[in-house]
Amino acid sequence: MDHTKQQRGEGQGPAVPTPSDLLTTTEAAILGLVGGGELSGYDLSRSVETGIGMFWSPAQSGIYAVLPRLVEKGYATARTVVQERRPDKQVYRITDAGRDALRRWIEAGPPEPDPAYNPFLLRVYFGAETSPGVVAGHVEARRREAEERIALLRELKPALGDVGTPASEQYRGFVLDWGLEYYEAVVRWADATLAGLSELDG
Amino acid sequence: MDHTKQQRGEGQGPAVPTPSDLLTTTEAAILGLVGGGELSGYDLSRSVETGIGMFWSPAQSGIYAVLPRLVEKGYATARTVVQERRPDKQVYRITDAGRDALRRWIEAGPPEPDPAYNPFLLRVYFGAETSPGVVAGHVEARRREAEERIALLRELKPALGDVGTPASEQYRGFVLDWGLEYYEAVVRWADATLAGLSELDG
DNA sequence: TGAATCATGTAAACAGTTACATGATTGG
DNA sequence: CCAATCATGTAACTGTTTACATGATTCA
Repeated sequence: MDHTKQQRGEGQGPAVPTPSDLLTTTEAAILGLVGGGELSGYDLSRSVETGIGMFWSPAQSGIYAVLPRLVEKGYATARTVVQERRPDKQVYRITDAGRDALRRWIEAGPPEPDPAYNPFLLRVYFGAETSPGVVAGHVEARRREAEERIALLRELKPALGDVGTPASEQYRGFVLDWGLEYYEAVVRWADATLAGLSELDG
Repeated sequence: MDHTKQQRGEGQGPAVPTPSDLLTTTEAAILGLVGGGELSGYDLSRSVETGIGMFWSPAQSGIYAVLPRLVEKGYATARTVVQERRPDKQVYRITDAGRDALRRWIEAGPPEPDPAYNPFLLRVYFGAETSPGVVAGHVEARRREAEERIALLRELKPALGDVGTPASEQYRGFVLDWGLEYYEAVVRWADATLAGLSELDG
């Protein structure tokens, strides 16, 4: 198959030869968010949590490392906002060159399939090394998690995708729909797998 | 979700604090494969391609780096096999301590949700920066890929999961079923998204 | 002849992570 | 009083990747 690597919590990430002038995934994510309006590093770490966090969540320190790099490359500009009751902050705005770079990154497309980095599945794959109950525990946890996500996504959905909404909202709707499709698949699979595991157990 | 990295041009992977005595994902993957019988580094890189490659595929150099480390930790033993028509090779066998470490890794479970590292979705999310046609192209590529995977998985399926097969085969069946569920979800989502995109286009 | 397979490894780079540091202000 | 929020950044590390090197043998 193919892949790529990455991970989280477990995973690690691959080192891929970024075509040099192409953005890093983190750079693209941040640039994309900054493209929606002036944001500070702090704002960004919060949007990540509540927005694209589902499929990309750079570390806070990573965000602060990337921002000056974007300025240096001419993809964003920084402006200091003086505050009285809060620490001063830098807010960033995307430039035309930045928008261009972002567009190029989007168009470059995923070279290959799916990263599919998935330590969880690896654990299931080698499940015979432990007891069915242990694997069932993991699967149940996954199922619970999926249900939570589904509930969350259903809450977010009405806010998006209505007719007449801006295109950017439509795209967010597509991603949200993917989340629903994905987590519903998780639930179905978990149920079937739990049934299979209980047979192994008895 | 979560993520991981790779690319090929794109993903990268995270760096997670391995609880020190716990195995790395790559170590676990290799140890698990070696647990199925004596294997050389070369054998491993081939099993990765055809087996667990769907959700974990270490680089060849990574495999050769990990193997001596496993021996050093006492999780595997190495034996030189002298060959006439082929270069001599080292074959590795899992030890009891290795089996133990593998079991602990499996039981430790995924600390957090899903890696969900997914640059592809990030591209869709920021799709408004380019034209609907470009995004549609990416989605179509994803759909095609999913169809190919489904065909492949359906071919592999009959070989596994029959009644009376060893437990390890059952677990492989669970993983295979996940693949089917997942790629079928991709196809459904792609169809819906392509429909949505064509509306944006017109 | 030359490409593919078998077989192993080194070196350098990379994207991203954790842990830590600092400090004012708000709210319970 | 103390925890949480706002706000930014440095340092050290990690797991993994690409690129490269080497060489015999099989197969078209």
